[in-house]
Parts: sequence; structure tokens; C-alpha cells
Amino acid sequence: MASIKEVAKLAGVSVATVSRVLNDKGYVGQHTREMVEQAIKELNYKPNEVARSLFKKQSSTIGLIVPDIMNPYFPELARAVEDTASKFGYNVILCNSDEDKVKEQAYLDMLQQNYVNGIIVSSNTMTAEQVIKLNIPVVSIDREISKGLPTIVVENMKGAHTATRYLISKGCSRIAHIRGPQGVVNADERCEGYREVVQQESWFSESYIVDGDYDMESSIEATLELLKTHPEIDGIFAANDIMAIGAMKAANQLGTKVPDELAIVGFDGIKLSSVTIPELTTIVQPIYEMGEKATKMLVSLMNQQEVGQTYYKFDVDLIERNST
Amino acid sequence: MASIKEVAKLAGVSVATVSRVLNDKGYVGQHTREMVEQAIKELNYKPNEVARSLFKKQSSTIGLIVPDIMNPYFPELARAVEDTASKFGYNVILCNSDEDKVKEQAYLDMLQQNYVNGIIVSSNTMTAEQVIKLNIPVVSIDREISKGLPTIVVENMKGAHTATRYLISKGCSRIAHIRGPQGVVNADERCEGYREVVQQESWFSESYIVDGDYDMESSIEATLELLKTHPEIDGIFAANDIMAIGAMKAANQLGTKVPDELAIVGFDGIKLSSVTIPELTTIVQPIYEMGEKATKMLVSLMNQQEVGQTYYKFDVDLIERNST
DNA sequence: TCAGAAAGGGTAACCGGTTACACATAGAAA
DNA sequence: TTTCTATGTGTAACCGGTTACCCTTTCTGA
Repeated sequence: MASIKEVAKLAGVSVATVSRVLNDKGYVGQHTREMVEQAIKELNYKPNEVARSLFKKQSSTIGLIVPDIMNPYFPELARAVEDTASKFGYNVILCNSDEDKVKEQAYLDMLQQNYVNGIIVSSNTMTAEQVIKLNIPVVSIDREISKGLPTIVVENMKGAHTATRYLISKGCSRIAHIRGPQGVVNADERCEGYREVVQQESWFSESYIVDGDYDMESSIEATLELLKTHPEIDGIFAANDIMAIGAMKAANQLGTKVPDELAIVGFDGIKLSSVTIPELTTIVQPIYEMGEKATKMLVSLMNQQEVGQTYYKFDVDLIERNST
Repeated sequence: MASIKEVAKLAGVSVATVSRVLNDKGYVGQHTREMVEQAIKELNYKPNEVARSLFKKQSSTIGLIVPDIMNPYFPELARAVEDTASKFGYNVILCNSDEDKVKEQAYLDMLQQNYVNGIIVSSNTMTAEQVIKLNIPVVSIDREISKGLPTIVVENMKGAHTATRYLISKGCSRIAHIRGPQGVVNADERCEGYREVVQQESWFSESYIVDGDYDMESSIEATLELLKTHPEIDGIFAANDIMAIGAMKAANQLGTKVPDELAIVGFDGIKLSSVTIPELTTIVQPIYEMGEKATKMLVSLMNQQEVGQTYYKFDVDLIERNST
């Protein structure tokens, strides 16, 4: 790879002038500029980003920390982030934290050592202190680290209301909820939303709420157990799509017909939800838009631009399909 | 962030000595070493990776270029690559090429400018020339760029044989194939494998092979068309899982029972294949292992170590589930 | 006519590491 | 005792850019 010195020599100017042409900064004569551009073309010169980063204390890179890219929610988010970052000239370093505090801190250190300009993170375990100590813009997505930090979330409560009311409107008279992990904010909110709608119903009891782990296995088990103890259940609101699919599998295993005998609604609107048979009715989050928004906000933050609002709560939508 | 100079000053030594301690290189007295380590701890010093990269002409980063991380095959691959890279101290820059030659070249340039040490790529459009010009180790995965370049693929032909023979063994007497895009090596091979098994059958004609685009929509359409023109079909081998699921949807739409009236086999063994109802019988690729192997090979290549074999063809397995 | 501003471009310091080289000292071999 | 080698440490060049600062030349306006 040719360096700026070689370009300077070929063009018969100093490196400073080449740099000025490159960055379109300072005064450069028309003729000189052409000479330099010619030399650049001739040598197929591309400036060394590492050297640039060292001087600027800024790499044109952002970090994306997710719990696990294999979790179907995150590929779409990652795609949105990468697309948007790329549009603004940034690269994306992918990190899988497994929600592990030690790994998370290690990634944070690594990103800082690499002079990344900003970080997008989805985590339940990260603390505000960790983030602030970094001294780099951080946007939190899907999960809230702390009020005050830039955050992108969705209307979990409202989505849960919508899902539960919808099941009622479909004629369900006994509606259960498979909730996400205790302590995870969005799981708590979705559960709370469900509870607000059903708690004044005469049939409701706490045993209609069962724990899941946001994965399929836990949900299958929970549903099997649920339908055994409460055979009267005719509607399930699962806190995410994977668990909703698990519920469908459990129902199928027991010979319970979906949607005729049991209606099921999920949450998230991941692509997966439309490949099942029957297709899943779900509360969709605008995942791509959220990733895009997060990245745009991060870019503004990195460029020290004004960014007015730093807390966004995206609306969610019910998509009616065949599981209800 | 503290710099090496500050550490040197605090420890009362020169920066060279600090560097020696850091890298465990050259002679350092026991007492001096302790002083330096103490200073490092005190300042919470972490060496600046960018400065290091500049001098070494090596960043501890590798690039991963995939067509689209949203394609369900790739998250698992990405996870494997990131896990393995991380284990060896490397970061991963994620790039979505959309199989677009221009984007691909742009990513290649960018990665080179950022001094990445190596690249893992999955692409049909990249040429050997592009790769060689980079002068960086590149491992191709899932798709073959050129014999001679480090490559990880699977036994596509054999997998197709297995799938087709399996359908025959299950009593299917008219077996169709939904193939992947023309010109894509693995699609061609899978099709060829199918053809080898069925072409001596008396019932076989080219009209049993239909084009798909490795996505669900194309497959639904193709299957609908196929079943209309050939109602006698009782088995379908789809060239990937997504298309197999598309075929299931089409069958469902026509009221054809899977697996009773129509058996379906997919290819890839992505996680998705086990969430459908009925679960999909498929030829599984060891995706995670492939990503792991690719990364390990890349690391060896980057460290100029001996790597004997550079072409791996992984075996595939039939997983029997409920779609057959 | 002449001061001051604008335009054009070079020199060298700097970013934060690594390492070749120089130098000093101590112990081992001759 | 002398010489050689191993050990320990500092100085400064270097990686490839950016930019503060300086110097010249040309233009502008009073």
C-alpha cells in the first residue's frame, strides 16, 4: 500500500499538501490539487485509517454489543446498525456478551482501546457507572440502562395491553401469560401490562402467569404445565415470539388446536413469526427502524451535534395472523 | 486514558522498559518489572491498540463479510467466528455485502485500510484476483471462490444424494427438487446430486426441477406451480431450509398434508428448521464448527504458521424429523 | 504607495506505541 | 588478569497520517 509520502513525492509537493487535498482543508492551488489527485489515482492510494485514528483519537468504528447474535431479534438490529453506520462511513465491531458482566467489561475495554467512537448496546447487566466511565457516547437499545442515558425502547406496557385486549375481543375467556425472566425490564413491563388488563377479571389468579426464559424450551415446558393445571385456558399471551412458538408446539403436542381451541399472541415481530404454520399473531416492534434511529443518534452524539431528544419509546403494532 | 509515557514516568523508567514488560520481550530486571507493573495497575493503564497497529501494520481485527446477517444461516456462523476470534484476541468487523460486487470491493478496501489481519468471506461474486490483490489471508466459507484459496465447504452433492435416497426409502415415488439460484456453486451441486439419483428413474423429467431463489416467497410460488402441474408429486427436496418451509406453507395452503401426502426435506439445518410444525427433516451442516474451523485456520494463516490442509469439505448429516 | 489580508505551500511536532542500537555492568571463561 | 557474553536499560527513529506555525507571494483598499 502506497503511503502519503510516495504520493507527495510523485506529485512533487509536501505531505501536508497531500493531506490538505485529501481532507479538502486549507488552501490548495488548482494546479497543485490536480497534480496530487493525479498521483493518488496513479498509485491507487488509500489513506491509512489506523494512522488517522491515532492522531485523531477517533477510529471510524462503532461497537455493537448484543447478548447473542443467534437470538433472532438481533440479526435484524445488527443489519440496521451496520447499514446505517456504513452509510455514515463507520464500521461495526460485533460483540456477543451472553449477558455476562465479565465479558461485557472486557468488550468495553477492548472497544475503548481501539478508539471506537461510540457504542450501541443491548444489555440488562450493564450499569450506568460502567457507561459513564468510558467517556464515549453509548446508546442503549431494547433495554434501558438508566434514565438519562440515550435509550431506544418500545411501548412494552401498551403492547401488552393491546395483545391481551385483543385476545379478549377474540372471545378468549381465560388468558394466561408466559412472562420473560424476572428482573429484565421489558419482561416486567410486558407482564405488568397484561396484569393491568386482567386483574379485575373474576377468573384471574396469579397462577395464570408462568415464568419463561425468553427461549423455546422453557416455554414448551411452561405451557405443558400450564395447560395441565388450567385446561380451561383458551388464550395465551407470550412475552416474546420464540416463547409463543414454544406454546404452539406444546399445544400441538397435546393435540390442542391453534387457533380454534387456543389463541396465541407473541411479542417482537421477528421474521420467524411469519414462517410458522399457522403464522403467529404478534405485537411487532419496528426493529430495523430502532437500530437505524439508534445509529443515527449515536453518529450525532459522536459528532458533538445537537441531539435534542435522547430517549425514544417506539410504538408497537398488532399484526393479526392465523394463531388467533 | 493513561499513556505509556505516564506509566514510564510513574515507574521511573523509560518507555522502552514499559513496553518490554508489557510484551514480555527482552531483558527486564525483577525489581524494575515490579515497579512497572505497580504503575500500570495504579494508572489502570491499557495499551493503545491503534498505536500498536500502526507500528505493527496489524490490527487485532478480522473482517467477516456475509451476504446478509438476516439470512438465518449467518448468525450462527457469525457467532462461531466471533467466539473463536475473541478466544484468540481478535475483534470482528461485520460487513453485509448483499452479494453486491461494488459493496464487496468497498468493504475489502475499508478492511485493508484498517489493517485487518485477515478476512472470512462468504460470497458468490468475489473473484480470486480480488482476494489475491489484497495480500491478506482470506478464508472462504460455504462458497468456493477458487481452488487453491483456503476454503471451507460441505458435501453438497453427498447431502443431496442422501436427501433424495431418503425420500425414496420413505416410499416417495415422484420426487421434485426446488433448486437454488443458477450459477451459485452450492445450488448447482445440490441439484446435480439430486439429478444423479433420480435421472435413471422412468418417471423423471426436467420439469421436476424448479427454480427458487433461496428465499421463502420464491419457493411458495414455485411449489404452488409445481403441485398444480404435477399433482402426483409426493416428495420434495428443497435446496435449503427456508425454501423447504416455503414448500410446507404452499402445501398447507393447498390442503396437502405434510408428511402424509407430501414429504419434504430441506438443507442447512438452521435453527429455524426445528421451530416449524411439523419440524423439518433436513440435511444439517455443522455451521458452528465450520465457522470455528475457518477462524482457526485464518488465525494460523495470519501468524504465518504451517497450516497443512487449506481446503475442508465438511460432512453433512440427515436429521429425521416430522416433515417426512 | 504601502500596510494588511488572503492564498499557497513547506517544516516539523505530534498521536502512542515498538524496537534497533548504544552503552554499562557483572559474571564466566581463558 | 583479560576478554567475552549475558543482562539490564535508555535514546531515538519509525509507523503514516494531521495540523500548528512559519514564510512567500499576490491582491485589496485607503
